[in-house]
Amino acid sequence: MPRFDFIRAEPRWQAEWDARGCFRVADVPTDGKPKYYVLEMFPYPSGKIHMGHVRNYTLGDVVARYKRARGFAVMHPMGWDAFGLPAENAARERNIHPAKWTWENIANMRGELQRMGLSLDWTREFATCDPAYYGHQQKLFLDFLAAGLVARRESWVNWDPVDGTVLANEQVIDGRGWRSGALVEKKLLSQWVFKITDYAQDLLAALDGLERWPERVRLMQANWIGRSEGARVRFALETPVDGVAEVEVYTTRPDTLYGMSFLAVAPEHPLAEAAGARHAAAAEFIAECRRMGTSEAVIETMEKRGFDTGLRVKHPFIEGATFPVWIANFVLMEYGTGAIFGCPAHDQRDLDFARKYDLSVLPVVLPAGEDAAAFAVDNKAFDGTGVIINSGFLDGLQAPDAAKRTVIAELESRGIGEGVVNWRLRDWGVSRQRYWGCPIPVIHCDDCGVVAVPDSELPLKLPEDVTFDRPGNPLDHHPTWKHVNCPSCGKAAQRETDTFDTFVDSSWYFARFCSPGSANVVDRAAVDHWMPVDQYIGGIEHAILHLLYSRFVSRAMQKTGHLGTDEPFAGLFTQGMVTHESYRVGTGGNGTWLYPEEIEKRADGTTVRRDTGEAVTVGRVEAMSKSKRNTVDPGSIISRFGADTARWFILSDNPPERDMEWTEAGALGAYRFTQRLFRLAENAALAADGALPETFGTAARSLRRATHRSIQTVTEALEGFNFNVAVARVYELSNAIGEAEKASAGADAAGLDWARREAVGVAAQLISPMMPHLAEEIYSRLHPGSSTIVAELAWPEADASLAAAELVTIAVQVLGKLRATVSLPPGSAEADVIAAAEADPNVARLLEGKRIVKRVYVPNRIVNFVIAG
RNA sequence: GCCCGCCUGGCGGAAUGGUAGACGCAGCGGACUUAAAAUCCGCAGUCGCAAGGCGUGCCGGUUCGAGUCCGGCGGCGGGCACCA
Repeated sequence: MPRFDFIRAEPRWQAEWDARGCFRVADVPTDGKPKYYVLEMFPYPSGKIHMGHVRNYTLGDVVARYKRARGFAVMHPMGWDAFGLPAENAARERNIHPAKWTWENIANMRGELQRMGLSLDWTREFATCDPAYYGHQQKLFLDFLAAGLVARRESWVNWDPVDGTVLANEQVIDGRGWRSGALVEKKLLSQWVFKITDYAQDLLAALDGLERWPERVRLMQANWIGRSEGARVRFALETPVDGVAEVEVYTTRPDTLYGMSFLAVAPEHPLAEAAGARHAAAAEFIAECRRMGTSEAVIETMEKRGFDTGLRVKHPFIEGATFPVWIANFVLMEYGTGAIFGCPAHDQRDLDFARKYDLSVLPVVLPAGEDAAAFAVDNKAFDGTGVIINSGFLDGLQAPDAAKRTVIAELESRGIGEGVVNWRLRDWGVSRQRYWGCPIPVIHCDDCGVVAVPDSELPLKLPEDVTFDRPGNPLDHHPTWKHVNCPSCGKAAQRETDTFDTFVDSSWYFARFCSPGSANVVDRAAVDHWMPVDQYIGGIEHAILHLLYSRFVSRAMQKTGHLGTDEPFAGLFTQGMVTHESYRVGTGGNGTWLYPEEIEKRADGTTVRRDTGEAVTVGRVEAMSKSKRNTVDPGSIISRFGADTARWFILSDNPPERDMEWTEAGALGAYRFTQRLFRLAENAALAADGALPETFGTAARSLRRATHRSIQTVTEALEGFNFNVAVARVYELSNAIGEAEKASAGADAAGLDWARREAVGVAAQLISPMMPHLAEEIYSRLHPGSSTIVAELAWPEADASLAAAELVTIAVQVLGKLRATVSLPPGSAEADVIAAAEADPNVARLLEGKRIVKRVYVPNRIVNFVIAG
């Protein structure tokens, strides 16, 4: 029996596509075709591709191949997000240079990706660690600097004094550095920031226009940007301290000012520091707060605590009333002004705080239906709408809106506050104290300050001769690299030794892909042609930072003349994770995780360790991870089953936006289908290749209907990103081909043969975005000697008249319950359908002696008799 | 704590407000085979001999008709920088 020999066929077709240049496009095409830019998030070259990559790049490849068949000039590039910490970790742990480690990984992963048969334009490939890329990034930064989009600012960071490095929140575990175990201290560092907050309003407003983005991603970004309307209010200190006479707070609820019971400042607030300087106890409390991690988990469980400074502030409206000033661990220095006023009755956190420290609680918003005299707040703050009470000139106003407007007007007229719009978004700090990143191209001169590295010296390359044998940044330790003369005055000066956050690298790579060989940052004609990306595909984990930074950088590039568009990604699709069962032997501390290939599933339903026969506990399905060893290596799957099988299974299992579970059985099932379809095609190819018959018999007509319907349904499914449904429709077509194979043709042999060849040819085209090698293999056998390949064919068109059903089944309901079905030609007259429905014995029985109140009729769908009596 | 998403057979899932469970996986029965694999045929939500009930997390509503729309509740998952 002939088999689909993927081992030979897949490389052969890959070579054929490559030889024909099927997937290459020009930087500035002149073919007049509409453009379509498909991009998947480029990979970090960790060493091997994983199933998440296979899923990501398969999804993108389906889109790219489908759009190409629909007549678009498709740009589908690939590159490497090649700077980052793992390379430095490898250098420290295994004494291998980050560049060598990275380039070797790239070579390996490129080979693995190429085995997948992706329709990529490899001539556009680049790696961000290549000076040919990052030199342009340096130029971009200098342009941003000149355009006022960059600032130098002090900000608090987690500092590991042993590793001499800044730590992310997730690298701080119980207040200690993850690697060194040293107690982390908060440190104020001077850093470069991109002024993303200048674009906060625009980044928020433009979300509405991103119609082909998932709603939840837009929502997450909107929440992240966090626009709020409130007021700044200045409270006079009863007694000025260190010359400071007032404290400014930001609040979204100025309408509840009369419900104030305290004022609280962040531990980093100047007033807190002043208190710390005065009282040892305050200093101790502040120090304690600084040791507190800022990660979510810590904050979740953190007790709300405070320290009473003994200072008091005057209420802005109530003559003679004063309130205590506390330092509180839940007030953030980065948000608003770093100080709040507490209104316990209408804010849960403030209420918890007030109850803990026995502070006053006065309700000032009365919920509808409550009595003002009796209303009290117990342990549940009321944050809904209502009417203002206990509030002087605000009494009787609707809260929050009307009261907010009135109180802001009053604050402004008294000159002690004003209405403001506040943002949650903070500027983007881009400085990193690392070696393996893009050097920030500035020089610090004692006389001239910050001086840009001259364009003529770009790219400013990383020195190669670095050592990782001591803590800190190797760039900083390098004996000569940082010592230069100031380009402006010529005196001895020092290079910046910080490198860029790798998010900078990935915030403009999509633009560079349009003209990867350009001597400029980008070729303006190329980006004008190709940008924006029409379909971007990647993981939901990048929903906020990467996508928001890219949106900002696109705007910055627009401002500096590099781009004509502000939004980089017109369409976004976020895929789910790839998961797998986990396997474990032993329990507790003695337990060991096993790789899937180390276990065996027995027919009796038990799972055992392959080599020892030990019982294995099958764990819950979770994201593939090295620590759980529940990983499946794409390379070995492709070797065993072929790329098409891997692609097909990953598409068939479930909707692409959901998490999918990789199972051996599923992969096997997909493999069997490749063989079944190949066999059906081979049999059809052997049938007589005659002229189009004049007439077709029943079986042939039925197959042609399935063929043309499947063109409609697969196309629809692909357009809607419902790839699992597209797969199901192909299964239906293959089942119909199987039926036709078994049908006794008799006099209709010629028609049936013709219909089978047609069906198989269509099937090859319909699977081609998903299983491109098998598609070519089938097509070439159907058309021996032809030089046409599927990758160059136009997408098939359905003949609607052939696709139409000869009979439709119409449901007959009585009082909304299904009681029968009737089959009639589509488009039958209402009277005929109702007559047929009433003639059904079961329906007739139910209608007998009853009065028909109403007949609901939906053409080709349903009849519903509503009866009474 | 806040925000978001999801919940349909043994499993993954399908279903413009119109026959719930397409298609696949796993399963069961059969054919072929010395045997196995592969392949092919058939069965299959659930209760019931059947007629007929009951079924899309739970409760209620709108509708001739609800998996789908609305209100409430529950569970699971994800995000987060306590956002005042």
